[in-house]
Amino acid sequence: MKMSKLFVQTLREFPSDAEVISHKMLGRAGFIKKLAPGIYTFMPLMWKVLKKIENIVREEMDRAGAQELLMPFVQPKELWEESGRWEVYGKELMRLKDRHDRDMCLGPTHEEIITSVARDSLKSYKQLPVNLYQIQSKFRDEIRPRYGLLRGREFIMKDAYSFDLDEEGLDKEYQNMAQAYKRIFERCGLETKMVQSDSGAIGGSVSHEFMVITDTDAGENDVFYCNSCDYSANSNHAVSNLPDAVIDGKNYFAETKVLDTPNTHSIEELSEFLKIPSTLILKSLVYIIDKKPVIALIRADKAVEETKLMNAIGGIDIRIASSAEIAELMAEHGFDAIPGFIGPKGMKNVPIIADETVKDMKNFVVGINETDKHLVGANLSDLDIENLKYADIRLVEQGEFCPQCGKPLFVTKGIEVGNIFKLGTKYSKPMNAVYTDIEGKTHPYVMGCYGIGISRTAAAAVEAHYDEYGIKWSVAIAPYHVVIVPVNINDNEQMQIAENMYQELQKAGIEVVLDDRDERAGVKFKDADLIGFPYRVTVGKTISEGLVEFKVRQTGEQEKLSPEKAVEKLIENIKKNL
RNA sequence: CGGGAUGUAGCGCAGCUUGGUAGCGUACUUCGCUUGGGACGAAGGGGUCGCAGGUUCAAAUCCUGUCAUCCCGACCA
Repeated sequence: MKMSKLFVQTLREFPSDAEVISHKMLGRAGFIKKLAPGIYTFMPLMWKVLKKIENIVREEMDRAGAQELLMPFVQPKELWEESGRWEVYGKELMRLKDRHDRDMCLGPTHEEIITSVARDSLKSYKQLPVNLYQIQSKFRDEIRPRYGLLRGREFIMKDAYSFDLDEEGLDKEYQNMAQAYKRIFERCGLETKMVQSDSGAIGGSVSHEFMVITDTDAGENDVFYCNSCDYSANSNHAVSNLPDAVIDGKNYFAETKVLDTPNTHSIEELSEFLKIPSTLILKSLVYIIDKKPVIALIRADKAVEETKLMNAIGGIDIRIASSAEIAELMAEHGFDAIPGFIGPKGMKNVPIIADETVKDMKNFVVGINETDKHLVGANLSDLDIENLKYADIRLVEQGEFCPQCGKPLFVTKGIEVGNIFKLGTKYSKPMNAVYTDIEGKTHPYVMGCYGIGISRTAAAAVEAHYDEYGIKWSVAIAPYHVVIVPVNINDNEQMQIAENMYQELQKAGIEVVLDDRDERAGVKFKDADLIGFPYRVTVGKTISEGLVEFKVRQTGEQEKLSPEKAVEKLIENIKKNL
């Protein structure tokens, strides 16, 4: 490709609406163009990158025994009603109506469709197991799209679905996919961590996420990991052992009684007022889960992990209650306490979820729904709560200990580029997707699903590999492998040599760009660095000695070689890294 | 949903306080000159100033409404 013909426009400045590195770089280097929030045109350079990632994914999925197909973007409401998700999926589902006023949606994921395809065709145990996948655009109307390609409303995804006879088959396929994913991300030049995670709206039991570890803001997830063993988990799923703490208040409170605690609106104020550690306070938080209030109880020095709390109730939407909603809840129970003095006592019309660690607390301090008062030296049995349930709803924090080996846990940011779920019969059962076994009995398929964000992977690669001058693509996913820069296109010798190398490399199957623009060398170098070609060959002043300059973008290393040697070396290096 | 900010040329911005029909940088076109890290000079093309009302002789500028975009937050009691 001649640079003069390449459809790309690099910018002098970063786009003003970009926050994270990948968004800034991809925008400035002319890879993407925004049409609407979270919706982008993939310009030719970007599209080349995406196709390369797709092909790596294809090769590895095929190698793992999966088969590619393509399902529709537009899906009818009926299938989503069968699975029960038409109501459940909420506003994130992009809905539309056809000319007959029938409800449709743009696919955010394809469990319903694939299950419907499978139940029509997979009738016999002889046909299983099967793993089917596709690569296409997905649509999710995110609350707040941001970070460029990292959280878009329209994005490219690979989704695969496996159908097995039983749990054992699923386990095997799950491992098979985990291995395939490792190879895929390695080939893309990305270091990933496979972490345990919550299975979220898609449902199911076991799931893992593949995280690209990054120190930038783009890492939206907290990942907890142990350096001494292989434990690692997303914050919505992580568990930990707590360090020792005072959780029995017997040395502070001789008896159970109501104390005046004026103006102690926060945990800090309360622990200061009573001169006790916050580990002796039971904190009561009001959440609204699927529009209904829920009270969460947790040791006051710890925080609630909202996804865990939501799952404990089986909800799909959670937020903390507003002060108006708390007032309403109080009034309904005949109290008028303000936040800071709320407690579980007497709250009969609302589910109460206590964190597991609350079981160990004794003689603690708790709000009793009277402003400026707390009950001290209390135990849960004193509070007479009928609607109480225990669950792990605690947010793990740095400084706590590994649940497997007891060593300290660490936290880091990660970008989720892939995930794998064991779905079990979550979809096959309600959608009556069954096979007939050898004895003529029917069983629902045991399913798994496996996703990779193709466009997000590309953005994560930029987050992982860049410098102040631009992107540093790894060879396997770079839009082109090498750029040849003749410093002065009016110099016949330079142009002749550059042109020859260009031809030679193309013959060898190398993807090469010849920067034939009548620009000063500085402009060409800046663009080459910004776009991030893995290799650059400069044909310039050293040509008098019969040499060209060979430079590696990722490492910065450079050397002078004859044009023939340079071509040879490029072919060798590039083939090795594909 | 709540709060804040911003909408002026492809991109980045000024002008608005104090109304007089639009400007800078970059990008684009042409010419000259230059050619190893975003040169220089000259001449050009490109904008119903987000949209709709209103005030006024006159509105990018003032008023009202509306739409859009970006950021933060969504209450840890």
